[in-house]
Amino acid sequence: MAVKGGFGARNPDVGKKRHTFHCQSTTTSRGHAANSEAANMLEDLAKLCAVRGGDGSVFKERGFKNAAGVLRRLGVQITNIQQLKDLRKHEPQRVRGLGDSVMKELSTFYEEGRMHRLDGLEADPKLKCLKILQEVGWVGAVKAQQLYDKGVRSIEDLRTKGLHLLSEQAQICLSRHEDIMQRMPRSEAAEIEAVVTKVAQSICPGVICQACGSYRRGKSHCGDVDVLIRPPEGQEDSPMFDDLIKRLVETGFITDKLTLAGGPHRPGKSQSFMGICKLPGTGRLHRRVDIKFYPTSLFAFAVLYFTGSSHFNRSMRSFAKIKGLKLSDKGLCRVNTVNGEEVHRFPSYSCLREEDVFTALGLEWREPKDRDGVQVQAFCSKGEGGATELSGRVVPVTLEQEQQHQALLEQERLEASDYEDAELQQQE
DNA sequence: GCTCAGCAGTC
DNA sequence: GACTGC
DNA sequence: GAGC
Ligand SMILES: O=c1ccn([C@H]2C[C@H](O)[C@@H](COP(=O)(O)OP(=O)(O)OP(=O)(O)O)O2)c(=O)[nH]1
Ligand SMILES: [Mg+2]
Repeated sequence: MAVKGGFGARNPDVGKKRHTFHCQSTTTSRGHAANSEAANMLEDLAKLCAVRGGDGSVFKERGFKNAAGVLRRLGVQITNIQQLKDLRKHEPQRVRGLGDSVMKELSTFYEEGRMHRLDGLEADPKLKCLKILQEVGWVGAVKAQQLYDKGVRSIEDLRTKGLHLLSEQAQICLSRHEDIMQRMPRSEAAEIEAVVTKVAQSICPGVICQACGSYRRGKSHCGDVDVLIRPPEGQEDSPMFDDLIKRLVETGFITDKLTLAGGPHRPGKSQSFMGICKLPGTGRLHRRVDIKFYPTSLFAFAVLYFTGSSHFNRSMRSFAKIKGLKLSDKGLCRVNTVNGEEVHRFPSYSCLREEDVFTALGLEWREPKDRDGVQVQAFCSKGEGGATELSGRVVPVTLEQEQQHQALLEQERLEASDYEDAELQQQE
């Protein structure tokens, strides 16, 4: 646990102790919880960078988050900074992402148990306010600062004197704040998916509904429910979405609308609803729900996107980009660019299944559960060792490593062809 | 010094 | 075009 | 913030 206790509720799945493998006790040096204290502090640092906002804050946030993940995945308990310096020298791939700035924080952490940068930020009362305000949906770094400038310091202030300063969406999120800030157990996400499915089926029999996001990645708790819908097998499109939302509102399941995207049904186009729902009966909390509809030919790209994680998506899209492709929730297209700017987009590759998108990109299939930033337990089934070493060969664990790996292969391929394979090239 | 995903709604 | 969200 |  972080030295400072009071900084935010953490995702219960992160840094959670898994007892799947007996070989690892919680206190041994090679346990899954290795370096979790330092990692937690780096994550706090990441969060505070995001809260403070300003230029490049999102990249600083990811920089610290990534560093936390690197440390977690290391598989070895670090007890002093020299160990990391040695790794940087001899096995730099293993600590890729720990740059000068993070190393500086880590050295004071291993020497005195504190990160100076973090201490500074946590001591700032203004940042504490900004953080609380930003926990309300549609209140980001800029809006929070504006509110602060007008004397708003708390959720209560927001309710009593700040309502008129908020967008319609932010007002709704504020009105449900206490409910929707809580993550729900996955069983409840399943119940919500079931309600949407039931109503969807009644409108369009055979329609396929699937909860994606953190639910599909197997998380024990979910921040919201991300329901994806496609037409029945053998059918390309359906106009059911407008009716579905209408019915879910009528039945009282959907209590609030935040945004509707895509407008009324147009053949071949996706539609999406973002809002708040509540299961019937007493003792239920309001929950955030996202419902999306995609025609069948886009569905593979849509599930891939909607399953995430967001980090995984960014990573995969970067990978596509390097290959001259553009990946989105609606397709995978070859693009022509002139110094970074897109000048032509070809029609999308056709992918019927999620697997086909991986194949089209030359990537190995990854189970949804293995699409998180942190993958503590991957490839651990033999009961020993870390996640990266298997039968003497380095197995890529993160997409970044996979990227690096493939870049290397690509480079080798090109170099080889330079010298020998001019003929072979022509055949293709 | 440049890049970091790609898209959509609201204001 | 900036902000916010997925 | 990190990598190139
Ligand atoms: O910046 C983002 C945010 C989300 N997504 C995709 C991946 C993500 O998994 C899905 C659903 O978003 P959500 O915010 O619900 O994330 P989650 O992965 O489901 O986590 P949570 O449990 O917090 O809802 O949309 C992105 O591609 N980019
Ligand atoms: Mg979600």
